[in-house]
Amino acid sequence: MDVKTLCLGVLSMGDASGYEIRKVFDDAFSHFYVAGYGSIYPALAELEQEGYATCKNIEQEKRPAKKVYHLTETGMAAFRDALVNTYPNHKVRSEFMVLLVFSHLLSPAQVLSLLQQRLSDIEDNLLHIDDCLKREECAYQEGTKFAAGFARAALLAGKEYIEQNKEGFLGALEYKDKKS
Amino acid sequence: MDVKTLCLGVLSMGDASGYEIRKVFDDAFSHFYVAGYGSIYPALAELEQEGYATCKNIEQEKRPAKKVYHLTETGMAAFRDALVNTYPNHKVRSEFMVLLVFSHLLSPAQVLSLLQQRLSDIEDNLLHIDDCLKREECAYQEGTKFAAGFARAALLAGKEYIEQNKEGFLGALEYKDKKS
DNA sequence: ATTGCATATATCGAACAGATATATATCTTG
DNA sequence: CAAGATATATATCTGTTCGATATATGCAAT
Repeated sequence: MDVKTLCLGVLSMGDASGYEIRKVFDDAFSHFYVAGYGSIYPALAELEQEGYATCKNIEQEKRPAKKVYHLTETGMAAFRDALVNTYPNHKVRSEFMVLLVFSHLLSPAQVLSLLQQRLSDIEDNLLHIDDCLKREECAYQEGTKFAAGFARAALLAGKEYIEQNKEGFLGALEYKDKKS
Repeated sequence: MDVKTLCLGVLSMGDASGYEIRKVFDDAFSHFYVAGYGSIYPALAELEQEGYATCKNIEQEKRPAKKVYHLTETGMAAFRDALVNTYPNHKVRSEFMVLLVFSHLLSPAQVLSLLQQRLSDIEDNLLHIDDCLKREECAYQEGTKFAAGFARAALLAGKEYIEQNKEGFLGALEYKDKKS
């Protein structure tokens, strides 16, 4: 699924500017999708050209002017269509796991700090998900709640796995170190 | 971490051709990194140019000739250096979760098949991890075992979450459907 | 005062994913 | 046994996208 389609999705939740769409990706969508300005602004321009969205220039006092985009009916139809034809991939890209696989090339102290860093990042992610769920607009969306619960479950399991296996792992690494 | 660095990592486990490196990404690394030929072949050419790897043309009977790459000492040093300076990111890119968030735009039957598809994909991933661990070359690598366990834990938690909350989720969706 | 953060749009370059091209050999299945 | 699928092997091309950067203003904090 490309950024263009995802922008249609965000616009289906209400009119928004590029900056506001970016905030959604950075906030509510941050656990399962990344998109920066470099993808969003060109995507919006294309959506307007193709008639999937209309654009209104809104002047503001004491702030830069906004370009607020609004989803058209054909845009909504295109989004529904894209949803039905999207395979539900779920991919992980993890430098954390790469570092684990090559942990025999690191010092025990470096491996320890790697695990602690991951634990603290997981903690941040969990807090962030809870924050999102507290906002009223999420609480009524069954799909968002289910997705958040799914993400939460995976994060918690990872946290518990690290906590329960940390000592054993570090011990095994040091033992192999001494042997060589 | 870019594909070039990851290729150094694969070569640190033994000499290999581009095709063989691709197999490692597709197999043992598939749970946390994606790389295709379009990234690997150019990366290897650059590594050779920079003196991080040497290349030997190996003719084979009844098979196409191979270009087997071998890590140099400077290449190994560069890889160790890259490991130490890599932040342990762990990112998810999930069309599955996007579809969940917009599940109010799908029919209950489509949502059900979405969940079943994810469950069956998780099952495949779990079997694949177990397969990798059975191979002897993995069994002695503490880091690989730990990473596999970590991935396993997250997958299992996702599976259990879906199984335990599927009915409630589908029920809530249908209830909202009737109301509107 | 000045540093940093939030609002807002926009673009550039390097990297990358996925598909495609090409050629041969082996394995599978009706 | 022939057809088709799968495995070995290298290579390139295109569209997409990530991350950084540029530009401009207002506001809060130090």
